[in-house]
Amino acid sequence: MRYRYHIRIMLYISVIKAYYKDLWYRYRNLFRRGGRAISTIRDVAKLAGVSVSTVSRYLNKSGYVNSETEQTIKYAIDKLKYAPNQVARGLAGKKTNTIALILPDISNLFFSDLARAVEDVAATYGYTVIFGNSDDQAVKEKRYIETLKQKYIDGIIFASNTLGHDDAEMLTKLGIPFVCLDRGPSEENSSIVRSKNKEGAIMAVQHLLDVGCRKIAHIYGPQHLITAKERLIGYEQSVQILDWYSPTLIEPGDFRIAGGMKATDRLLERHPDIDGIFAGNDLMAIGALKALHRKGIPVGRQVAVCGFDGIQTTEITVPELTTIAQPIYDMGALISRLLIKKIEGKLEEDRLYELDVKLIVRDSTFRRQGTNEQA
Amino acid sequence: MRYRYHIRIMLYISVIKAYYKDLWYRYRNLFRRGGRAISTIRDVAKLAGVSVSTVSRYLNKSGYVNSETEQTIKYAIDKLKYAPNQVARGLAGKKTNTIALILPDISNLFFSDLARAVEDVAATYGYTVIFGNSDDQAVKEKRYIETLKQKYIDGIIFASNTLGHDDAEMLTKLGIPFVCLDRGPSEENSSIVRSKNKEGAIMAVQHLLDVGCRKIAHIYGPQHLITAKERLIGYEQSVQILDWYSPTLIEPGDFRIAGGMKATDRLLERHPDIDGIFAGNDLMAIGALKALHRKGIPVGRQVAVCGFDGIQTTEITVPELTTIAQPIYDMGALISRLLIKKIEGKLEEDRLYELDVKLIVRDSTFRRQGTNEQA
DNA sequence: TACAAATGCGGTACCGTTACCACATTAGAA
DNA sequence: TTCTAATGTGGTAACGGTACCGCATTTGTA
Repeated sequence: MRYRYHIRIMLYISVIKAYYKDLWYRYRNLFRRGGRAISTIRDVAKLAGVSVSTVSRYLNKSGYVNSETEQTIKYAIDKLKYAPNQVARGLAGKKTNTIALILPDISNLFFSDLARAVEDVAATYGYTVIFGNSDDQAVKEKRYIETLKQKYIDGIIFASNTLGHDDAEMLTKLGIPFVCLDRGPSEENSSIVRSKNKEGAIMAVQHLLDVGCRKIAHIYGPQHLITAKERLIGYEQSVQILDWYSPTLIEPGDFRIAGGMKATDRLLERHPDIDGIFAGNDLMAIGALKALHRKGIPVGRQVAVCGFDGIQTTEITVPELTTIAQPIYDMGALISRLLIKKIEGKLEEDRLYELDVKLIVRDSTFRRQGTNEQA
Repeated sequence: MRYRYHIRIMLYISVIKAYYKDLWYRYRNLFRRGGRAISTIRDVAKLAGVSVSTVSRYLNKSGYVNSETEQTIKYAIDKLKYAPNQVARGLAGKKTNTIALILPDISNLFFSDLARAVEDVAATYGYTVIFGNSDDQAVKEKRYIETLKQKYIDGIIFASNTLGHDDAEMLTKLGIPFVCLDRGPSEENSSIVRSKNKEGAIMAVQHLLDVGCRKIAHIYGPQHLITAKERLIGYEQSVQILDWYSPTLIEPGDFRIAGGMKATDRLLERHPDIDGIFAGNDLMAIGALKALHRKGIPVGRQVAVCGFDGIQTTEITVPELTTIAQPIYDMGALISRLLIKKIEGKLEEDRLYELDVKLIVRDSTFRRQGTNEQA
């Protein structure tokens, strides 16, 4: 029979293969990266005189490793300056120790503060952070999700408000954990972190009333953002029982400085006698400050202005801006901690976290019988 | 001979293996991710009736593929919604389409603007961006480099100033491309992007002179930052030939608001008659504005203030801040483009890029015979 | 007509890990 | 003493691609 010959060849080949493989592993480092060796788990195993399995078990603390063997391996790792390749780990275990942060725009003060917190926490847990600017466009967000999926990202933080139901469903199906800031596509399968926007708005109005305001206007943000909506609701609830209230005291803005300025101009036209402005966020409040300043209206003295968010910039305006401060850093820290817990399966249940806001009184609301000391 | 039996068994085993392997590939998707299939290149190959090699060649446009086969593959990819796994690609090809951005602090206005530009460009070229905050600490930076190495990052942008010679050398040896903002560890193996700091400083002083200042102080930043150093040099060169010049007009700051305030206080103590302040960056200039404001000194009118950087915040101070604007976005865009070119081997040579700065005149320097129109 | 080059495609080792299984040894319990 | 369980270790398929090599055709050229 012919196959006997064939089979003999097969045997030879396999022997040769094994030999050649060994030889290759022995000398490969000489030919790589310009002679500079990057050691692998095999190198460690070889040096320590054990198998790769044992080294792997040692590295991951999975399974039994004798304490002497452990020492030998430790020595070998030291000697070779070995560090496990994360890409290979990712491929083998579908875990990359990387999380993504999708936000509208990193150059926005609020989100850069947030990003800082997220990265800080992630780094302490051994995760790296990828970020992406969505510009609040669903398409861009989708694109990021697509890319991230292909990269075996461990989880995603959405600080963007465009996450759709379908995307959320897909992520859940794929088993990619995600958490949301402010708003989630559903109360299921995603923890949400936000601050008490309505309560904050009520606090703001109350404060303005306390410092003696008797006609308080509100500039609200884009209503597709839940934060803007809730702040508006808080304002309405607080003022609609008061006798001076009129719906014309409400004016839309775009959450940016320019929008705040324009809105203020329009408000002053309609109601030259307003003595308080509660802006939906700090940037619009800054816009209000600018608009008032241009008109020569003394802020604080004649018209009090209160913002919302507590971004750093509120400290550098003249006068300094009173604001309802969200615990931005804490929110970022909390949300990333939640995500990591979820990734590691330590999160019992997804839920909504509402963080307290804090009134920070500054000069922009120093007025008559103020709660403040002096300018 | 016994081996004949042995060999026969081997053959059986290999046949069984092959069969089982095939079976496994055929039905694996049923058991994965809750029944939801993630398709691989093998699935595509199977559906298209070709080998994985062919699909791979098609995907990477490497090697020959018949146009009919191409259509079949395209159809299969569509049908299966196949997208190549980047992690596997990374492992096989040591290319991950990911770049890292190491900066001192993302919540710093300058760097968040920069990050935005970097991410924009990276995204258009198909790269994702990882970021890390070094807080200007060499240890942290080292830690990031270590992590990134293990993740097969394609290249690194250092906007941090702590990159050491040894790190640079290591990166070069490892073949990891990197580029630097402002300062590189050497003129070799790294392109550097910065703006014309000295020229900008000279422009600032000239402008202050133009608006009638006769005693201009300078608040400089940390001298380990080359930008701060160059601006100081520019200032000194411009003023040392003038009769009113004295070294006591120079005061250190820390590139932050608080430092600018303190420096201004000290300067005014020593020289109550200064009528111009050139701050080493915008944040310190804002500090100066605040300090002057607290003392009741009218900015612009009595003392003109000029900053450096051109961060967005300069538009919201009162008065708005005159500044030497760096093209922050352009710098970020350029540096990431350079890095990507370098990664793709399209960069002919590493060199230093010095970008032009621009004087932006605003109210903080509107003074006597100003070059400006009106307030 | 013959031979080289271009085209098209498949097989499979390899990237650097992990996870599972098999096996050997030792310790503890019945 | 015997059997089970705990401990310790190695072999190797798989993760999902890429790249090299080799083999067949087809095409072009002398």
